[in-house]
Amino acid sequence: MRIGELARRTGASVRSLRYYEEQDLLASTRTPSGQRTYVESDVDRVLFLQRLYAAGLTSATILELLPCAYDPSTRTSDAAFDRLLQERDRVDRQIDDLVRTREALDRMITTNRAHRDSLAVSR
Amino acid sequence: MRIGELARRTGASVRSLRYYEEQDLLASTRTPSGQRTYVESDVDRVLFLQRLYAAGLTSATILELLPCAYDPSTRTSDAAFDRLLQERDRVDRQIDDLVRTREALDRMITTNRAHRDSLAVSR
DNA sequence: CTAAACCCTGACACTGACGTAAGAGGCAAG
DNA sequence: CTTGCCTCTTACGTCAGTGTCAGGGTTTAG
Repeated sequence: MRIGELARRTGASVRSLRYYEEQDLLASTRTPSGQRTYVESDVDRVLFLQRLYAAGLTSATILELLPCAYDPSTRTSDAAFDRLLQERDRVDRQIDDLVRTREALDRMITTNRAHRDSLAVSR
Repeated sequence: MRIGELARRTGASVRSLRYYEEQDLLASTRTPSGQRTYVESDVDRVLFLQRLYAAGLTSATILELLPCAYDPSTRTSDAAFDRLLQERDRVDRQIDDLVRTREALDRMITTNRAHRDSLAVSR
């Protein structure tokens, strides 16, 4: 599959896919004329990359822990594994933080709705 | 209280506090010589701003829904309230997404730990 | 053969919340 | 008074992922 199809199937832009390759996060084979070619499993790989990007990981961090995702059978380096644990904890804290933020927003919504309702009645 | 103390008490940088003011998110009174002065409640306000920034809101968005936070007694505009609902939903989706990411990371951790343990035994 | 749609590299633009540095003034303590 | 620390404004720098444009080949359908 060529880059355009991979883009359509993952929702990533063509630009992003080339960027991922530049960051060594996504490999492609080239046709004789130089066009990138991808295999089926690259769809999942890109979706995985997007998931990590969305969670706030940087290219460098993703690169570091990729061996844990795609080569767990050989013993991955301690550094990679440490990074993995570390990022899991970061995501964990981020979730806690967001939950508290959601609670704060919910309280605001409740308060405002109360005021809006009471004013609606009085008009 | 002057800007340095507010910074220390909130964990925000002095630069950030000036930036918040520039974005109309934080007000200050000035001494005759032009130095910013803050009141106690500004500590909470800054903490609240930081919370929203951490949740991925932009300055413009925060500005839009601030009336809901600090002036719920008067009927806040529909636009502000809509924004509030919208951002709550966004945070909600973000949490769901992060939870799935955490699950993925947890699976990776489990898989890798298994491999690491088995190799540790065989050495 | 040709048009349309696709792909290539290279490079600059952008966004947004800050960092940071320069040059200058303000303020409390010794 | 002065030393040291705080604060002021102005303004340019940064980072990271991505948009976008230019100029040029490639592939495919008709």
